[in-house]
Amino acid sequence: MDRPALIVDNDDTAAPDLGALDGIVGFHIRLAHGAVYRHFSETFTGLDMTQKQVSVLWLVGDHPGIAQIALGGRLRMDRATTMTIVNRLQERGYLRRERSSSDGRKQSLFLTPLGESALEEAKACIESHETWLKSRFTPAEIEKLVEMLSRIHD
Amino acid sequence: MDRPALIVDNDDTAAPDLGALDGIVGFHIRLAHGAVYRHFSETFTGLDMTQKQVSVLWLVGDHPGIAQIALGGRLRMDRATTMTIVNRLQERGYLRRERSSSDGRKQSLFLTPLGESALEEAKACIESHETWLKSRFTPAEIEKLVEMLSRIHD
DNA sequence: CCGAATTGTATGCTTTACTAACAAATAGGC
DNA sequence: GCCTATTTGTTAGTAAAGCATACAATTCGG
Repeated sequence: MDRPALIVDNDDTAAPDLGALDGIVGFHIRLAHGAVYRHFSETFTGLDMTQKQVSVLWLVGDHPGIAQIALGGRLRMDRATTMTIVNRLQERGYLRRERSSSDGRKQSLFLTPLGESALEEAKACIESHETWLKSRFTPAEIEKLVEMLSRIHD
Repeated sequence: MDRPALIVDNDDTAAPDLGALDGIVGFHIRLAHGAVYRHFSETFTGLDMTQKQVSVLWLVGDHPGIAQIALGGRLRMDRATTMTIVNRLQERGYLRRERSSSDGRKQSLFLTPLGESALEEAKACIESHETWLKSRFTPAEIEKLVEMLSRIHD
C-alpha cells in the first residue's frame, strides 16, 4: 500500500489543485512573476522591449553617465548580463557608451534622442500595465506588498 | 536647459537609488523573484535541479498519471515548454511516460523510484529555502503575501 | 462519418543568467 | 614610485525557460 493504484488516469485538466505546493511562498512569487511578465509582453508587443530593457533605459535616463557596474548593481545583474542588454540597446540606437573621464575603467552610459523617446513611450506603456496590476489591490495593500517584496530583495 | 550637463560622472556604485522605478510594483516582483531564484540555485547546487523541475516532480508525485497538458496548465507553461522540462527529467530517470488508457492523445506521467527519492531530497531542500524566505515575515504577513500574490496569478 | 479540437512532438528562435578567461585602468601597501 | 591586487569592461561558451509554428495521432461533436 505504498501508492494509490486506482489513480491511473488524472483528467482534472483545469483545476488549480496544487496540493502542498500551494503552501510554498517561493512558488507563488514565481507564478506571480510569470503572470506579470506575460501580461507585459502580450500587451506591449509593439514596444518590442522586455521589462529588463525598459528598466535599464529608465535607470540610464535617471542617471546619465552611470557606469555599467552601477547599473547592474541596482538591477541585480552581473557584468556579463549587463553587457548583453546594453549591447542590444546600443545596437538599436537607444543608448551610447562613452569612456568615463574620472575613471578609465568605466563606461558612462547616455540615452540617445531615440532612446529618450523610446523611454517615454515605454513609461506610458508601463503606466497602463501598472494600472492593470494594481487594480486588484487597495492603495494600502499595494504599499504593504511593495514593502514586503523589498524585504525579500533588499 | 533640457539636461543636467553637470552630471557626467555618476559613481554612486552601490547605492540603491532606483528613482521612480521604485514605485513600480512589477519591478519589485521581478527583483524579489530574482532574489528567491538566486538563493535557491546558490544553496542547492548539489541538488542540480531548478525550481521549475522540482515543481514538476512535485506535481507528478501528488498526481500520479497526470497528463502533460494538465501539468502545464497548473504551472502556467505551454505545451512546448512542458515538453522540454519533462524530457529532461525523463532523461535523468526521474519520471516515465505512459500512454493514457482512457485518452490516446494523452501521456500519463509517473515518478520512477529514483524520481521519488529525488523529490524527497528536493522537498527537504525547499523546506530550508522556505525557512530562509519566511524568516523576514510574521505568519500573518506570510498569509497576506501569499493571498496577494495569488490575486495576481489567479 | 467527417470536420474541428485536443494533445503530444519536433524545430528553431529569443532573452536572461551564469562561468571563465583576459585586458586595461586604478588603488593600496611598502 | 613600484608592484601587486582589485575593479571594470569585454568576449566566448553554456544552460534554462519561453514562445511560435508546423505536423501527426487521437478524440469529440454535429
